[in-house]
Amino acid sequence: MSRPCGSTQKLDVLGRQVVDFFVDGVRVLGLPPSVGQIYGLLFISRSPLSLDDFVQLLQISKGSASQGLRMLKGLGAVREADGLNGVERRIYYEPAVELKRLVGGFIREQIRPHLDSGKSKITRLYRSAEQIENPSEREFATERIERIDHWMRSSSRVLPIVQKLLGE
Amino acid sequence: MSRPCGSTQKLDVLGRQVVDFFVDGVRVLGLPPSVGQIYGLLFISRSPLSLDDFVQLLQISKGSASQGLRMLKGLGAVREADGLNGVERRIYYEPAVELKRLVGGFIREQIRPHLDSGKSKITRLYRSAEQIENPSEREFATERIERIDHWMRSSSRVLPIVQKLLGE
DNA sequence: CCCTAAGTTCAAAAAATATTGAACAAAGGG
DNA sequence: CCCTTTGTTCAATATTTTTTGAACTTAGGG
Repeated sequence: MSRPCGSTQKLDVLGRQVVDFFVDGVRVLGLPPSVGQIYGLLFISRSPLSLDDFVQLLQISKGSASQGLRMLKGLGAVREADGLNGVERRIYYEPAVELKRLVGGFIREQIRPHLDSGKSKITRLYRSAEQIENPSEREFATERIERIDHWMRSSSRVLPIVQKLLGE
Repeated sequence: MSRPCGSTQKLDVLGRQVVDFFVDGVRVLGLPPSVGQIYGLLFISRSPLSLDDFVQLLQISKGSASQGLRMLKGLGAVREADGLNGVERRIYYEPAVELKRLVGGFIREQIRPHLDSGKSKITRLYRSAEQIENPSEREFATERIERIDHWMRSSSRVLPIVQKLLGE
C-alpha cells in the first residue's frame, strides 16, 4: 500500500502558506515550530494524516513528529481518526478546529498549571513577608504581595469567560 | 553621593523570591528572564531604582538592564519617576502595578501586531485558495481559511473585553 | 514465535535567544 | 570646552530550546 490518504509527496503553495501561518501562530503561544507545522498541515488537509505523512510532507524527523503530535494531543488540538479505517495499525490524526476547544486546551495545559503553582508560591511570599522586622517595610511588602494575589484571582476568574466568549 | 534610594547592596530573601516569581511569570509571556528580574525587583522596592541599582542588585550587565528597561517602558510596565528628585541626571524608575495597564501594554505590544500581520496573511491565503483548480478542493480550502479568519475576528473582539474585566 | 512495520525515547547536534561587555554617544558641571 | 557620569548599541559569547536520528519498545501477521 503506497498512500492511503490523499496527500502527495510535496506540499502545494497554499499548504506551505498555511503551515507557515501556524508556525508564526504557535510561536506567540510559546510552542515549538514543529508543532505549528504539524497542526497547520493537518488543518489544511482534507483527510487524516499519519506520522509518516508529517515526516514526508514537512521534512521533519520522526522524533519531531512524534513529540509534536504528543503535545497536540495533550492540548486537545488533534485527535485520532478512529475506527473508520479500522483494520490498520497505523494511527491517523485529524485536527480539532473549534477555537473554543483549542483555547480550552491551551488554558488547561499551559496556563492553569502556572496559576496553580503561583498559588503556592504566593503563600510562601506571604510567609517571607511576615518575617520582616520593620513594621512599615513589612506592611509595604504585604500590600504588594496582596496585589499579586489579586492579579492571580482576577486571571482565574477571567479565563473561563474568555473561553466562553471565543465559543461564539 | 553613595545611594540616594533605600536599596542596599544585596537582595534580601523576599526580594529574591519575588524576582524569581516574576522571572517565571514573564517566561509564560515569552519575555526574557532579565525583564522579569528587573520588573520583580522594582515591584518589591519601596523607592524608585536606577539602572545601576538593577546592575548591582541583580548582578546583570548594564546592557541587559538597559534593554530590559527599554522593553518594560515599551510595555508601559515601568515609568520614569519624574521630577521629584529633579536635580539629578540619573533616571529612576517605578513600576506600573495595575493589572489592567500591564495587560493593556502586553496586548498592544505583543498581541495586536500579530493579529494585524495575520490579517494580511489571511488575504494572501484567500488568494492562493482561489487558484486551486479542482472546485471541491478549492471549496474546502476556502472554508478552512474562513475559519481562521473567524478565529482572528473573535480574538480581536475579545481582547478589549479581557482588558476591561481585568480592571476590576 | 519470529519478523516487520509503527511509534517512542533520549543523548547529541543544531538553531534560536538572551546576556555580556567594550566601544560609543550624550548630557551636564565646572 | 573638556571631563565625568549615565546610558545605549551591537558583535561576540553563553545559554536555552528545538530538532535529529539511532537505539529501543510494541503490536500484529504469518
